[in-house]
Amino acid sequence: MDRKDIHNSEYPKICEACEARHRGICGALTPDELTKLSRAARQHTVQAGHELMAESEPSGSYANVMSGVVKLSKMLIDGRQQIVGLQFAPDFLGRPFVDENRVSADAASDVELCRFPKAAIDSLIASSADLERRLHQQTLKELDEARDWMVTLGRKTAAEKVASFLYLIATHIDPSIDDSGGSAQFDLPLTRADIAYFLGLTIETVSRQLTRLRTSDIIQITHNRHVVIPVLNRLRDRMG
Amino acid sequence: MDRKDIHNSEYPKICEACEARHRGICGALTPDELTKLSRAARQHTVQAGHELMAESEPSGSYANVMSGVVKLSKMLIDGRQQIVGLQFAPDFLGRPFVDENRVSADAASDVELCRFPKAAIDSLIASSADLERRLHQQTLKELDEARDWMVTLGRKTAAEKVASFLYLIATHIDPSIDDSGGSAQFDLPLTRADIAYFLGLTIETVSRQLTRLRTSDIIQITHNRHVVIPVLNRLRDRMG
DNA sequence: CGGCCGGTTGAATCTCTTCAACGTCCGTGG
DNA sequence: CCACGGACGTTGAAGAGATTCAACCGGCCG
Repeated sequence: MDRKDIHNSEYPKICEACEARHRGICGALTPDELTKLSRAARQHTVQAGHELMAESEPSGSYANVMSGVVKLSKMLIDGRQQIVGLQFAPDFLGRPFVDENRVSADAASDVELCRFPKAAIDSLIASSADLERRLHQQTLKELDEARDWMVTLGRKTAAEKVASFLYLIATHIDPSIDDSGGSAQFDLPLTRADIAYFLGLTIETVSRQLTRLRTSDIIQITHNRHVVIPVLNRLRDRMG
Repeated sequence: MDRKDIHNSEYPKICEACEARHRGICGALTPDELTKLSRAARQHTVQAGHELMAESEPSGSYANVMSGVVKLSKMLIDGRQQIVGLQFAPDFLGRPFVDENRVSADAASDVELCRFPKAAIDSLIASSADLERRLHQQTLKELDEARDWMVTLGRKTAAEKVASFLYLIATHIDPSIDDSGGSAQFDLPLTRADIAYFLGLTIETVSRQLTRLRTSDIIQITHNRHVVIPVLNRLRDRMG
């Protein structure tokens, strides 16, 4: 159990500043394992709007999200679309055990990834119970988030949905959030269309509800994307 | 890896007929482990409508669902309710790693459970990678189901939601389903109110949509609960 | 400059909800 | 035995909330 992780120098250089080494799955690895994995890893950037993985298609790699926001979505045959999850750093991207993805993954904003060959992770999973544990816990977290969102989708009004969305983004993006209320500000990583896909609404309804929140002085919006929430608790009151 | 599972006699008697030994989590255990666990296990029945575990409360036990249907639900502070999952035999019930439940669990129909003390499972998880793997996979399955349902909640019409619900129940309950279309019949394990909570609709809308499916000869309903679906593919066509 | 993309706003429409009445089944108690 | 009440379900009419369709605005890129 002694991982000798006192000396930073034992970690590969590219991992040193990486959040995934602390809160992400790489935290489950020994310096040795991490070193081996880092040799197979490749960091790169994907521009907003580009696809990372396609629904119902095998994917040859996993990845850690290092920065930016990834949207996971599903489509009905007639094209209706629903975003079923958002991933932020240092979330793990990809589906262990099966070849086929059940969702498609797209870069909502510009996204930095650290990609691994599927085989590298799969063999690590087989040998490291810690890693499997970490992945299991991320899956449980995603399940919790999915179920929370089901309540939003099934039971909340459009106004409550938009407020819930802004709160979700604020708590995941704004580094200065301390949970005790206060204020927040950030750039929306999603277009109005993406927000609508996430909330099960239309673009127009999202736009109208944002306008309502703005004219009620709950939020300020500049340049279409930059949002200021002076009093988070006033937003929470509108979340249902 | 040799689990010596050729001779049935090596398994505890109460486990012999249990589905969880094959498709459920107990399939990950050696006969020895299973024997120890079975000593701590207690089978019992919970009547429809009774609560199994409360939201936001610690639960001292886990359980396998042996028969019947369990509904997992969440509530908003003002009482609005959403069912976020249904569990059938031989699903595992309970949340590893944390004390607090994130959902409440209620018996939708009469439910037979096989309960285990939390500590018994937790220590098995620590020592058996197979068990953790099995739990991880059940979690992944639940995540897939949750995301599928998010599409239904966010994007489908009331008519499509009800059709999707009937199809879900048919494929999970009717033992004669062979996936290749054909027909199905079963007793609905949920009341109209439960169906509404599951679909993000009102009771009245559910009732009206069931009537529409009935008058369109897609389904037959007798005694309010017994459903016959002569041609499953005709139902699928209405699922969106 | 022109056209496109992302976003906002308005008016008409439609779907689902709300409120209310009614029907059936079933267990209980007079 | 039958009357009563409650749980569950259906149906109708009116209303609210979200969608649809359309026009318009500003910024950006070729």
